[in-house]
Amino acid sequence: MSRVANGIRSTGHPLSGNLFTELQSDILRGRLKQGEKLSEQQICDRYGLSRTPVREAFRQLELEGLIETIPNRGAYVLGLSERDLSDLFEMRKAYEVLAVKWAIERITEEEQEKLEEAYEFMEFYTMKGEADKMLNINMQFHNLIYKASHNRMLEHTLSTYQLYLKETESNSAYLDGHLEQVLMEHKKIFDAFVSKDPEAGAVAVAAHLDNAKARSK
Amino acid sequence: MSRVANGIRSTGHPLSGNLFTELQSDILRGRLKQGEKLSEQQICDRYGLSRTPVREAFRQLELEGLIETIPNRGAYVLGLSERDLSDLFEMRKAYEVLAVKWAIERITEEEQEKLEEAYEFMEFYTMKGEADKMLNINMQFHNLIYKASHNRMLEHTLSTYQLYLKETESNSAYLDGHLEQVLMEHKKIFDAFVSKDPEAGAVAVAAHLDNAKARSK
DNA sequence: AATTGTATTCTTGTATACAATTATAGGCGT
DNA sequence: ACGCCTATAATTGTATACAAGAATACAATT
Repeated sequence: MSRVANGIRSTGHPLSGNLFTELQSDILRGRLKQGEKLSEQQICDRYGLSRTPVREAFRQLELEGLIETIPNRGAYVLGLSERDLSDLFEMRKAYEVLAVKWAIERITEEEQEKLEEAYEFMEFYTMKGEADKMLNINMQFHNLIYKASHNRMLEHTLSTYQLYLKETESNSAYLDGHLEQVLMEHKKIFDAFVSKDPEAGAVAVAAHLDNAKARSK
Repeated sequence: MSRVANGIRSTGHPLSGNLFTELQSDILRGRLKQGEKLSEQQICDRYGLSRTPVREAFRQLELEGLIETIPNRGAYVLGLSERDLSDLFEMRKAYEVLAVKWAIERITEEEQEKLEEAYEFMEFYTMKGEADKMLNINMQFHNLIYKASHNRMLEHTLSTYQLYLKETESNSAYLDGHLEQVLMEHKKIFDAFVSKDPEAGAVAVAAHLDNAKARSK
């Protein structure tokens, strides 16, 4: 089955299944600006597709709140303001707390093994001081928790938020010089999985995200 | 502008803009069952539409997590389990708390007037003992808070959750005999708007939703 | 000069046609 | 009878064609 994380389908045409993702990224990165009109034909020409897949992508972007479509008039980019992003961080925190609680209650053995493996990679990269690899494994660690929560909507929403924050933030090296600190925060989270203590996990995740926000400033 | 609450567009054809809503409702109400295959042609025949609008609706349902589509194979109903709904309630609570906090900080005068008006209707219907009208105004009251949070995504998500829980729950008369209690809970929420105390609002909303969950059992 | 009415053009909404992939059924051999 | 292969049918993915509504330009009138 060729299904990828975010429910993105990869089909024959090189861009068809990814058009939604492509436009999403363009909006989040600011390549498409607030208020800009998105003509279907224009997108067709740019990506070499017909209107059918373009319209499907538009409907999805509309549902995600990234564009607004007015009947018989067209689609307009909405984008995210600074406050939207700040809000998104809080929304993410609220859901991460739920996710870790449920994950600790519901995680399977295989999933916990993968989480342990991810944590061990974090230890390794911290030792080696590789901040960029740390960023990647950090994302994986959190995604494993989302999956272990065994709630499709929560998993999907948190993955989307992660993408939004990743695409917009300039967190290229925001954890340089904080690697040990970050590792310690994840250790507390992982420990909560070992001791099967949802409340401890919730506290650890909330603290981790608060610190992450402070670091990104 | 003919745009409705949930971003639903109403166009020429009687069902086109509502097909997504229609299928959403069918899945939530259990008319379309878990695992059932959704053939595009079958939906076209049933609703008298061509495949283009049907596919657009499918893409949206997929994004909402109500169906799963496998490339070149088709769409399958996912539906919501008992645990999913219980989880949804918790997710809603987490977001309602954020919404009320932000709403208290950001509400405009006009919005607060509308909220007050809604609350006064609640007092009126409580006095008259009209439980069904109370259910409606209750929804409106919460929707006004969502809107006053001035965060599109939060507003949209909470509206969707409200729909999900409303469509699935059999809360026809779950607040019969609890009208005074429900009114009191909303008074505490509204008071927090008057005194502009976000934390008090958060506490009041959390308590209200916990009680609502207890009542629905 | 400003405004209103109209015709034209452009864009979206929907339907249909074609291509590609997958499922199915029947025949063949073992 | 069972499994495998091939041919056919069915379904999805994409492109194009047609219909309906909105925006624009322009002329006529005040």
